[in-house]
Amino acid sequence: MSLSHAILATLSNGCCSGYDISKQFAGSVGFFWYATQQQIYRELAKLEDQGCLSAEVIRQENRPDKRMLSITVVGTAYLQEWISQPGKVSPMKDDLLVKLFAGQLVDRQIILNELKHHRTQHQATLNTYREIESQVFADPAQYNGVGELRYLTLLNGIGLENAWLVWCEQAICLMEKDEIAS
Amino acid sequence: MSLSHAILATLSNGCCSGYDISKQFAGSVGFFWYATQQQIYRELAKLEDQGCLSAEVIRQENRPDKRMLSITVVGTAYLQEWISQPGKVSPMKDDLLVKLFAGQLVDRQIILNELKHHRTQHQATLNTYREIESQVFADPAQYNGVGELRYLTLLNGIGLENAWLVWCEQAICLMEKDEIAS
DNA sequence: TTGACATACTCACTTTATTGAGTATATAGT
DNA sequence: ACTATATACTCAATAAAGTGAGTATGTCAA
Repeated sequence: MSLSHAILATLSNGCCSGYDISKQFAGSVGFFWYATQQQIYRELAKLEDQGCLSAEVIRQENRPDKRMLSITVVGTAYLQEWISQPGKVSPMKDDLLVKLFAGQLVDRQIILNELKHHRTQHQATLNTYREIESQVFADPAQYNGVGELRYLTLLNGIGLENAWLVWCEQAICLMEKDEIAS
Repeated sequence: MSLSHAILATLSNGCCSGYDISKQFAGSVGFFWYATQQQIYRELAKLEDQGCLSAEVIRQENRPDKRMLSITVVGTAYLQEWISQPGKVSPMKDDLLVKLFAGQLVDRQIILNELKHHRTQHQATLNTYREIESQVFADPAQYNGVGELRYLTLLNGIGLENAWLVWCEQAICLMEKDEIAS
């Protein structure tokens, strides 16, 4: 499974607390690998057992103490191993399409509303991505090395969200046309 | 969860055996909701317990007997209920992007090969979709009602696979350019 | 007659994921 | 004083998914 890899991947950026990781899962890695806080802490415990990461308690005065986590040599090797193995395209699982598949069972208006709702969500995500693009990756000279790969993940997000958006428009258009026709 | 919904959705097309459903999961619904045979049979048992579907044993002479499954009123209501509830955009989980995220840990060539591998896979899937499009949805007059919604799911697949393909090209191009430059 | 497929379904084990709390400390606003 | 929010982490129960193998029947072709 890949939650462990996603966690180690964020840790390979630099050490941080479990809490920080869960924050990052709501921001960067989270865009392509969703996980809850509980899942992350559980996985962190496992990874620590396996020696993939080490922890050091940091005393803080103005807030709760934290455990600073850092990836170990074992952890890095484990990650590298995984990255180097050829992988398959991740299987897709999408509720909305299942709904459409059996959409004839409900009123067309319900499907239409659902499509519009999704359009709004994809538009919002796309906007977020575009904002990150203009703020973080504005200067092409800046993102060499690590940044370039990060930029590619962003471009992927932009491309896919855009495809979703285009499709939503298309679908809404088709559904509305029929609504009037009937 | 949605495996139960995906199963009921395929059954809403007409009754068939568990085996048939698992075949469909490798062909149509499977494009947007992957599941193994074992998962399907387990879920079918659960759905039967809940009264969402009923079974009738069909004796066959030239092959093993089968249990013909059909969706019940309860099952249909359950499906309709689920479809009618507004849902969130399905969270994404993609290995490749996690790999890119920590891609600086391995040789660039490994990433490049992985990207090329994915390009091939997405190209193949896109070809499959295009073929279905030309064979099943060739005539616009034919797919009214149910077929129209089905066509939308296909269009979604085509749009997304295309976006993936475009992105793969872009990514490969960028990685190769840097390869030469360094 | 052996071996590869296709149909049809089952069992058992393990890993992951989800849900919903609960604990504790500190900051900042009303 | 009360409330909300942010940091930081833990526990426990259940649901769902993934894994790998196994059973049984019959077709067809080399």
